[in-house]
Amino acid sequence: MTSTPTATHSIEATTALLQAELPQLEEQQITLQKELAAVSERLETVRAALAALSALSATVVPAPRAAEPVVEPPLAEEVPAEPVTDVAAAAGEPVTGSAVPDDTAELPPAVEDGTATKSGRPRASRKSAAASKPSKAKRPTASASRRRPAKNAPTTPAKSVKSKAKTAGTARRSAASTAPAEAAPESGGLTEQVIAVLTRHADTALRARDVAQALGRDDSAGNINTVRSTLDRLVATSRAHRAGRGLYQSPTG
DNA sequence: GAATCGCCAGCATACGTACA
DNA sequence: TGTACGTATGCTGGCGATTC
Repeated sequence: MTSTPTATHSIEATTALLQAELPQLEEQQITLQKELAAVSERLETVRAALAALSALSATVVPAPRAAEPVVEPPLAEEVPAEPVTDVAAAAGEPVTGSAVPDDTAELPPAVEDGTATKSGRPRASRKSAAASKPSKAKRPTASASRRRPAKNAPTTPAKSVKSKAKTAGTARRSAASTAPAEAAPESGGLTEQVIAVLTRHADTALRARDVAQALGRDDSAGNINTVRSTLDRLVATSRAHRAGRGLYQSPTG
């Protein structure tokens, strides 16, 4: 088993190569350790600041609806260990139809603009959004082939549906106002729920999928798209901000 | 190349507002 | 007071771009 000169040379060369690389790796390790330390420090700082802010807001803003029982269904995967009251309040618990939850601490931007309706709902956002779009140029392939088969209502021409929705809408409206608590978590308030999730994870950027899962929705494409649309709207109204591609974060985070 | 994301378009529904 | 209209919201789906 005598090693040939070429083999010896190869070993020596490799050894030299690795030895040359060693200090670089060590230096890189030190650099990364420093980075990690810095990130950890920053993380602690942010967490401390958040804790202080939340404590501050708890003292400044009297706890809303303290007596209101929280019957919000626990979020799948994420049954919060902390008291749910804040989250539930932030989630809007849309409840009593037109009754604006007193979470006026986070009024929609339109309210500040004075464009809100009586109910406090933003008015101009959609109009401005539509105005920002060049035009509703139809996408030839898209709209033609889509035509979803009407979720709840039987397939009806749009016009008749519209007028029908007026009359039926009032009935639904009254029904909703009489029994809003049941329908609220399901049908309404997705936006508020999404905000609540973002707020709860204010220190981390979340993906639409994560938010959907946090809301107890399965991670089907449809659900994720729905959440994403909601997140996009929140970003558009500055109630959330985009932390990166596919990443959303609470503006407070 | 598959998975994921961003953007867009459109429908259904709920609700508020204006008006006859 | 009832209705028409406007708007917000939730949802679905397609397509191109980007990432893994």
